[in-house]
This record gives sequence, C-alpha cells and structure tokens, in this order.
Amino acid sequence: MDAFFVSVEELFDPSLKGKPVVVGGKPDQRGVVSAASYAARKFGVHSAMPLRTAYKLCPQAIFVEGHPHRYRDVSRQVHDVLRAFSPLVEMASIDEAYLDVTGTERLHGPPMRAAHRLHEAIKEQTKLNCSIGISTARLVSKVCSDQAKPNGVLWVLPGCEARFLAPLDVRKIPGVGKVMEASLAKLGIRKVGDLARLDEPFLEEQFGKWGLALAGKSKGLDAGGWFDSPVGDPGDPKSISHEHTFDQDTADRERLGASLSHLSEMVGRRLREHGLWARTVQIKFRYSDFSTFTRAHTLDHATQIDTELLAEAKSLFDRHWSGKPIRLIGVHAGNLVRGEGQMSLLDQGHSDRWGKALAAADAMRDKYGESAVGLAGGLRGRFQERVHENPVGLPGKGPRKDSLE
DNA sequence: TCTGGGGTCCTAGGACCC
DNA sequence: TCTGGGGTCCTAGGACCC
Repeated sequence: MDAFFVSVEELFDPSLKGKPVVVGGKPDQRGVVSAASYAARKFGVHSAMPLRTAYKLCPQAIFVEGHPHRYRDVSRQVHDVLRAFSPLVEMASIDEAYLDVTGTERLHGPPMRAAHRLHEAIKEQTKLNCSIGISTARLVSKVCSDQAKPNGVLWVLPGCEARFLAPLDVRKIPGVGKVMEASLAKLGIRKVGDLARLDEPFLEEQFGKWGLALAGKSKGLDAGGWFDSPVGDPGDPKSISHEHTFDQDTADRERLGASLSHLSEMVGRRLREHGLWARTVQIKFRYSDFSTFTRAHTLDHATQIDTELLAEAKSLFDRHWSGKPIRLIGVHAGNLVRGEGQMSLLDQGHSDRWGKALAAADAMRDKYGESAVGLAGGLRGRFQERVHENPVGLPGKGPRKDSLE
C-alpha cells in the first residue's frame, strides 16, 4: 500500500489530502515517524525519524497520533480483496502482501492485465492506492513494487531479474541495512551489479551465511531464509512481546513494577489469543544513556498465565536493575509451544482457577477495552485510590497482591 | 537529528551430554 | 595426568524489517 497510515488517515479526514502529514505522535513526544505523506517527505521527513527532528524539518506539518485499529481493519479489507483474487496470499506486514498467481492465467489473463485488475479492485473496495510488482521471485517482486511507487504497476520479465537489479543501490535489497551497506562500501561494492559480479566463496568468507544468500539475491534469486519459503500462511509467531518508553525516565520502583505488571498481562493475553504457551520470559530495559539490556529465564514448564509471567519478569528485574533511571521497559515471551504446556501437578489447581479468571478478564477486555480489567499491581499509580486488597475475592483466598480487580 | 514498538533471523560463548 | 568431537540448549546482543 502507498503511504498506508497516512492514506488511511486521509480516508477519515479528507482535509488532510495533499498536506504534509506525519503519523506517529505529537512533535514534542518521545517517538519516531511511522509514516509521512509525500508532501512531508519533500521536506526530508521519513519514517523512523525522531518526531522532534521531523518537527524541525517541517513545523507546519500536521502531526497525528494515528489509529492502529483502523489500519488493522483496512489491512483486513485489503486481505479480503487479495484472497478473492488468489487463494495463495501471504500478508508480509500490515501493508504488504505476496500473491502466488502461478497458473491463474486463464482466470485473470496475462500478468500485466491481472495486476491492473487487482490494482483497480483494491482502489474500488478500499479507496486506497497501492503499487504492484510482478516477477518470478518474491525478492524481485518486492523491489520492483518499491520502484513502481507511487500507484504503479511494474513487471520484470522472466530472465531479466539480474538486469533489473544491477543498477540499483545495494541498500534496495531487503536485509541490507546501514551496517551492511557500509561494510560493502568498504569493499567498493555500491550497486547490486557490483555484488553480482563477485564470486560466492569470497562473499561467504566476508559475510558468512549471509554473504552466500546475498550473492543469490543480487542475481534475483530467493536465496535462503524467508524469501525461499512458499507463499502462504506464515504460521504461529515465534515470540510475543510488549514494551513501553516512559515520557520521562523513571527510577520509581512502584511505577516500574506497575509497568511490568501491565506488560505481562498484555503478553499473557496475546499468548492466550494465539493458544500459545511460553517457556522463556525475557525482560528488556534501557537506561537514560540508551544502553539496553535483556535478561532471560527459561522455565521447566510453559505458561500463559499473567501472574507467572509477571513473577519471572519481576524476579529478573529485581536481580538486574542497577537502580538508575529507566527509559524503556519490556516483557518478552519466547520458546513458544502450541497447546497445553505441561503444568506441574502441584500447580494444576492453581492454574485452573487462574485459567477461568483470565478467560473472564479477556472477555471483559474484548467487550469494554484493554483497560477494563487488570492485576491490582498494574493499577498502582494510575488508580491508586481504587486499589483495595482483593475486593472481589478472585481467585485466591483472602487478600493477595496479585488479585484481579 | 536525542532516538517507538512489534517482530525475525543470525552469531557466539558456555553448560552439559554422550 | 593439560585434555576430542559432535550435538543441544540457553543466554545476550545486534542487524534488519515495517
């Protein structure tokens, strides 16, 4: 999709059209640009840029917080259009998808006509512009859809992949970022064509497994990793995490504890949504100087219970926090397994009761919103006066710190 | 330029096992 | 007693993507 977040904002507020718009937050907030309109890009504003920098470059821009739910809804609409077109669809992100249209020629016509039909269908049903790249490989299609922006369709004929890529900067290859670009530049490699001319053993020696894949990519092959896999459902997530950057750095133990509590609940909720259980709990923290640490612990069983995630997160935090002010804190669940994790027998009764309570809490959140219900610890500092010891007696006996309010 | 939040994949060292 | 080779799992960090 072209300038996706901005375009969705324009859909809901047409007065934004044609103006410099920055999605990501207010200019005095900690944060970065999620998306910038083409008018804002003219001033040098681009995604991932700090909001304060964007403001300096383009103070007249309209800064909006954004509406993640709307983006998700529209993304689903796009997905529906694509699925009607071909069953082999893979959403690669909220605004990007791959379609395998092998053998649909009798249905949709030759590639160019098929792409234009799809382009029109998306415009008609979502009122949004997109760009389409057509080729024999995922990698080439992605690069060529980027080249087709805005609102274009581009087809790289079979056999022309390497010739299409050769004049482009190496940075255009997905997976080549700032660091790789700099390492390649040191070797005098700036264009994809330079890369394609080198022999594979040299690239492997220089960059390991990645170098080898890179050699293939430069020639237009889906060499190695994700690009190599067939188009289709990507399957279960491998990790689930939530993190939070404070408006101002804090060393307030209560606030940090409340954050860990809230983040653990969000992670637990998403685990239950997916039917996944986590064996590894990891916390992340970042100090004022931006130094960032992660600390992990792997359990002997898998869990999806908020209080258990929280207990691990808290214990990791208490053991490793230096006491200095913190900018960011996060909770991460990894080593995910599907279905029932083996609960220790002792905990079985305990987890059953929590299971029921958590299901009820999730249902309330579905109905009334994310902040409808939470662990008492997570409310501390937000609704201090409302926190009593286990007001509804759920689900433990008597007062307890982690009761559900 | 004062740097979000959600992910994936890779590397490297160490513990541990046979 | 100076010490192999293969494997797996765990942990920490980092590059990269949208």
